Amino acid sequence: MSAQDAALPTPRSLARAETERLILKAAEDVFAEYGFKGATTGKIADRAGIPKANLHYYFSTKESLYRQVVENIFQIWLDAANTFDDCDDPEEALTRYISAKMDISRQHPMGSKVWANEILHKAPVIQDYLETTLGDWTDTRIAVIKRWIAEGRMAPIDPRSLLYMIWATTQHYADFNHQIHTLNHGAPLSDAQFETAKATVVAIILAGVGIRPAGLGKQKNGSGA
Amino acid sequence: MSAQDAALPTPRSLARAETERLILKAAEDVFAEYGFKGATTGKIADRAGIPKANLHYYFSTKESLYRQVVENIFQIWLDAANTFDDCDDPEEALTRYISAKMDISRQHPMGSKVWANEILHKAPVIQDYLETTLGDWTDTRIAVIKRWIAEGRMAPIDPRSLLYMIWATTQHYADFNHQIHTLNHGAPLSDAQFETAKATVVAIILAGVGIRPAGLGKQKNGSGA
DNA sequence: CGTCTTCTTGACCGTTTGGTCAGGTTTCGT
DNA sequence: ACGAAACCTGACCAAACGGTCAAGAAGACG
Repeated sequence: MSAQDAALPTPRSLARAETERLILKAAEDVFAEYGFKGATTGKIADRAGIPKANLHYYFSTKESLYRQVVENIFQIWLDAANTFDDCDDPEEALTRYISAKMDISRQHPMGSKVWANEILHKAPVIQDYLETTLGDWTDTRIAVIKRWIAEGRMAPIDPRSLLYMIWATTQHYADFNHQIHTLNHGAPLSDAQFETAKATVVAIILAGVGIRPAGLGKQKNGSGA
Repeated sequence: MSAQDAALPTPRSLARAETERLILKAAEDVFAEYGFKGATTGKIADRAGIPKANLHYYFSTKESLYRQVVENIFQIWLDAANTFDDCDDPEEALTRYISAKMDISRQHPMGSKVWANEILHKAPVIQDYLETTLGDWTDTRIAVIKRWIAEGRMAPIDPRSLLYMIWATTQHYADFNHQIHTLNHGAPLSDAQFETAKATVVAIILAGVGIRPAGLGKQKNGSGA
């Protein structure tokens, strides 16, 4: 029970980390659903199952809690961004990157919504990330795409517009999932429907930039459900 | 009920219409920037240049004002949607539709942001529009695309995923324009840059669904950035 | 000019919200 | 066991908000 505790976190700090994780999860959900202003510390505390005053013991202000949530999302996004660099083949790099971003939209829709909200409202909290980290990442990836084009491995499209298209499409499945659910007769996309969407996005992009011929993907064609 | 009474607006009713238009424009901007909760009737009144109490004389509640703004946007969106049906050639129909939606994003970014905010927060105000008008429009357009595919005029991609891709990409230029500006070194896209983006989106989509060969569009020739 | 309607506005009110605080309870090293 | 430190919480507060109201100002009409 206590043999290996010596070098490990104490039960106290473990409990603290667990409570913080609980609050952050609740905060992510509430901020995503109501926006920064619409979210109240009371609602977040309720969803976390603790009194409001206790929430303020762990996060002194609503804004610091929000910042923490946004930074977590950005980290997840950055991890996925690295899948772009895992290989130098445009077909595999784009396929992996699109797939990774689609998976994030499926598994972290709330985080994506918080991010969208932040940008929509002129990024009052994470403007510096946009200018530094995101700007640098974009510039280097554009250089890679330009090289692929120069090497004749892709059609000569505008790289920046391509990146925006990938971001927009993949995040759409998180940010607008309420609209997608509604148009799907009120039900969330099934796994099969989502895989169809993912394959279609990959197929259109790859064919669109001349890497693969059009319409040859794994077209099962069935919308299922 | 003499018909001429309604056809001849008095100076009084003209002034009224003008004031309402002023308030609606201010409301669109403020709702777009701060969201429904973040927007305050005081801010809207300030931007319209009138006292808050006067705003409430024209729009009794914040919610009725918001509803009016959202319905105006939806109407603009519907008008553009009809460009899809102007002809039966997939190349021209898709080109026109994408161009129309891109132009809306450029000319009505605030309206698009209000719409995005509404969907993001589960469409508390316009859920019925989603289920009826938008649902019907989507279904009929999917049928058209399926016919084009059956006739061999398009690659067999999933039509719904294609529509979502078009919506996502075109609206991205409005909803995320702050991010786009930031990545453009703080400046809005120039007309030339925007035309490049529009042409790239059209080229990738058309090549992606097998209508045009990849990379043959008007990329980077006439309109240098 | 008189009166009726429409419009304008500063002052005000009840409610909600982010955040505080004092006092209590649990945990932990010694 | 015991005191200190960490944790928990009901009650509270000042600020901000949506909306109201009464008292007027400005046209419209005869």
